Parts: sequence; C-alpha cells; structure tokens
Amino acid sequence: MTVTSVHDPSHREALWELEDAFERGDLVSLFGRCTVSYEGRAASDLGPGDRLVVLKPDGAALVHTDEGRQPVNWQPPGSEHRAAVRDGRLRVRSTRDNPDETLTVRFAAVHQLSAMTVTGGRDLTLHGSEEDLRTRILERPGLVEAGFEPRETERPSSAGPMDVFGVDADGAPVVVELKRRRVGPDAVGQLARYVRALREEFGTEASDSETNGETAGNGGDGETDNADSPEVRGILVAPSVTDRAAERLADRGFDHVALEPTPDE
Amino acid sequence: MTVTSVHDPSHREALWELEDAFERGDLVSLFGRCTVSYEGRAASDLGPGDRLVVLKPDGAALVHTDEGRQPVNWQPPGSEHRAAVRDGRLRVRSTRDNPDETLTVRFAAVHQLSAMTVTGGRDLTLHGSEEDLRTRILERPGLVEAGFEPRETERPSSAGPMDVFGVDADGAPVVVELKRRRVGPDAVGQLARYVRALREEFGTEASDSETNGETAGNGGDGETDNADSPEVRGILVAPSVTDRAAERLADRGFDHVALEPTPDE
DNA sequence: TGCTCTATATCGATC
DNA sequence: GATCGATGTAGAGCA
Repeated sequence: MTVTSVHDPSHREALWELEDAFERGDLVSLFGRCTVSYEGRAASDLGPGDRLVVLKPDGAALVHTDEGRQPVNWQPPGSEHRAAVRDGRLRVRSTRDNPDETLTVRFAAVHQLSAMTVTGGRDLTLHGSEEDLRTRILERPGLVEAGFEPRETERPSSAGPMDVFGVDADGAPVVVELKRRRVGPDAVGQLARYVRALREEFGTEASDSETNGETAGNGGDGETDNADSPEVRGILVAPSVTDRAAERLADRGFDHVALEPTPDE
Repeated sequence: MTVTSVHDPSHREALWELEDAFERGDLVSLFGRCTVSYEGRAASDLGPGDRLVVLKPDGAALVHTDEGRQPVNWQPPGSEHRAAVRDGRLRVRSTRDNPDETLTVRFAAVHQLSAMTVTGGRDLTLHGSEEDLRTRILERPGLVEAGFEPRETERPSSAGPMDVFGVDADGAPVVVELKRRRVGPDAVGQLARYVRALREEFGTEASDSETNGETAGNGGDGETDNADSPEVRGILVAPSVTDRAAERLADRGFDHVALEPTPDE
C-alpha cells in the first residue's frame, strides 16, 4: 500500500512519520490544531485553530482553514520542509531563499497524518485558453473579418510580441490582440502600444482614406498627430469588453470582434 | 474526537463518510487514484493518477497533485459538493452557477478519507511589514511630520490599543494609525475611533463639530495654529489610500502620510 | 451584481 | 536571474 496513515499520533510519532514521508517523497496531509507564523516579504501570525497542512515533495507547503480557495499561509515549490519536536510539540518549518522566507507551523495536537506516494499523470489538458483562440483564428481568419489574412504570430515589436499580425482586405496592416475573456481598458492600452510601435516602425506616412466603414466617427480629439484614420489598424478579439474599454477602443479607432476561444454549442 | 478517518474504504463506505462530513460541515481530505474533469469558463481533463482532494464546507474544492502551489483543478467557495457512487465508483462533483461550472472527480480507488470539524481562529494578522513600519517611524519620526515625537506604542484606549501615540511640533496629541498597504475607508474609521476615545479621555472641550467644521482646507502642511483644528489629531500612515478613504480623511480633518513599510531602493 | 485594483499573487516563456 | 504577460487568477473595495 502506498499510503501510510496515523490517527491522533503523539508528537514524536508524527515526527517519525513525517521524516519517513519526506524521505520517500510522499505527498503529506496533516490535520491538527496549530498556530502558524510567516516571515518574509511580509509577515503574518495566525492564532490557534484546526487546519489542514499539505506538504508536497517539491517543497510546496499549504496551510488551509475551512474557508476560501486560497491557503491562509503557504510556501511555494522549491522550499525545504523540516520537522522537529520542540517543547514536546511538533513543529513543521518550510524555508526558502531569495527571498528569504520562513513558514512555521506549531502543533498543539495532531489529529491525523496521511502520506501518499504519488504515481500517475499530472499533466492537465486545458481547453478554451488564449492558445485555443489563436488556433481558431489562424484556421478561420474570416472570423476576425472578411478578407483578413494572418501573416505572423508573436511578431516582435518595440512594444513586445503581438498576438497576431496580418493584413486586411485592403492590404492594410492589422494588429490583433487576443483575450480569452471579457476585458477592461488595460487590454486596449496594450493593443495601442503595439499599434503605435508598428506605426513608428513603418514610418507612419499619412496616406490614408482606407474608408473603414465601421470605425465609428473617429473624433478629432484623441490622437496626438494622426489627423486621419490610422495606417495600422488595431483589432481586439475577446468575448466581450467593458464599457470603459469600448470607449477607449472608439477613441482610438480600434475595432472589437466578439469571439469565444472555443465554438459555442 | 472531531476527526473521522477511514483507510482504504470501499467506494460505498467512502460515500457514507463523505455525506456525513458534508452534513457536519467538516473539512475533508481525500487521497485516491482518480481522474478529474472540469467544464465551465474553460474546460480541462486530467488522466488517472494519485491526488489529494480537499473539500471545504464553504463550497471550495481543491485537487492537488504532488507538485505546485496551485491546485491542478478547483472550485471556488460557494460551490456545492455532491458525492455519489456511479458504476461502482465514488464520484465527487462540485458545481456552481454564474458562471456555470462543474468539477468532477472520479475515483478508481480511495486510499484515505479524513474529515475534521474545524474550530478556532481563521483570521490572519498580516502584521510583519506594519511592524517594520512602526520601527521605521520610531527611528525616524520626521518621516511622519517635522517635529513629530512618538511617545508610546500600543497605547491603550477605550477603543483598543492605538499603533503610535505622540505629540506634534506644537505639543498637540497625535494618534498615528499604521497600515502596511493601501487602505480603504475602514482604516479611517478605526483611526476616528481612537481619536474620539482620546478626546473623551482628555475631556477635551466637546468641539465635535468635526464632521462639518474644517473640511479640506485644514489638511495640508502648515497646521501650525488652526484655532478650529481638533485638540487631538489623527494621522493615517499607509503607502496609499483609496479615493473614498481620502474623502473621509478630509471630512474628519485627518492627515495621510504616504509611507512604505520598508524603504524603497 | 459588476467593475477595478491588489497580491507573500503563481506560473511560464523569454531575454 | 530578471522581466513580462496570462490565469478557469482569487479577493477586496466600491458604485
């Protein structure tokens, strides 16, 4: 059997089991009444109470109460677990460097200790991510716009790599920013940086009159020195946008295409 | 004992224990070989392997492998846990609405099931940097205000102990409330309670026109001799404050001093 | 409820 | 190692 389990062990018993489990590289689950203290980038203290402590062989440590998705305290992978008995009580300590951080759990009582040697897959296949959205657009560019032709993904620019770069039906360059979910104004800012970078790269001659029928009356106030519609277009592809984001899109003359990462059924 | 624990239970046995644990509002830890699937904003599948499943009475569900700080799959608080035996195997499902999401864990074998009735505190005091902030201020009172003199820390009052108590250049009493990070209106309320308590304690003439007296014009810097200014001053020391908090500070005639818990480099 | 911002964010890719 | 961007981010504050 790959699982060892002790109920209401003494502190010293718990220590033995813990050390064995560390040795074996087991995944440890520890129920008990304890206090927790953390010192590092910040610091925290947690008074006595019942908690679940998880110790992973990769160095991760988690302290969970009965509430919340997040652990109340934790240590990331790469930390080092040590256990000891101090003043007759089990103490579990997880430390790491850079930054120097220490998590200490002091047990008043250990209710249950279980350790499992883990076998089997740990690779998750996730669908519906931004990666899926990119794939979907590259396979069916018409979803973005009739006549859109993707030319490059992760195309570098002075503002960093853009998600998709291509040309529209008129041959005008298009920057496409992909978001897998509803977005706020920050995404518009990101798109704007790419577009600005490309305009600078292309020299930004003001030849224009692309007659973008859908750009809702690009008012004269927003742009710094581009009096006419931009040579480089920006399209934000996301399931939806916030009101504020829509305003900023309109200000800059960008378009929004409503698209989910995966087709709806 | 508040902990129940079963080793290598049958699927039906595990089901009973799980249902009892849900009924009691226990925190559940479940070791076993299982597959996991998730459907919602995205979708994912995880093949057979040994994992630790945590089920919380607030609806949170976590699936952990032996690696990483993050659960490989999860459900946030507010979800609903259900357990059943299908095809002779234990199935745990956690669902929520808005968005509609379902997490399903199908067990090939349950190695260990533990459930604990949780008692005790769950409130974490993230104090560390505030301690640093206090130290920093005590060592360099001028950071708060020119001429400020700390007199006492954790000075007791009817509203509880205040972070720092002192006097300003004019000898007026000052309550300093420390926060290690950006704060909202609640911190202003806390500061106000301390100030009110001190005013009562000092028997200060009831110039409690604090709500309408001097509003914004007072704050600033040259509070050398404001006849209207309250006898007891309040200063909130925090890296930054929300807009709402700033309004309340102004309303009460308190000051905000922007200060990080630790010096910036 | 929805929106915005912060986090001991975590995590991966890239330079 | 440092920085940048995505995340089923989670969680708090605020309208």
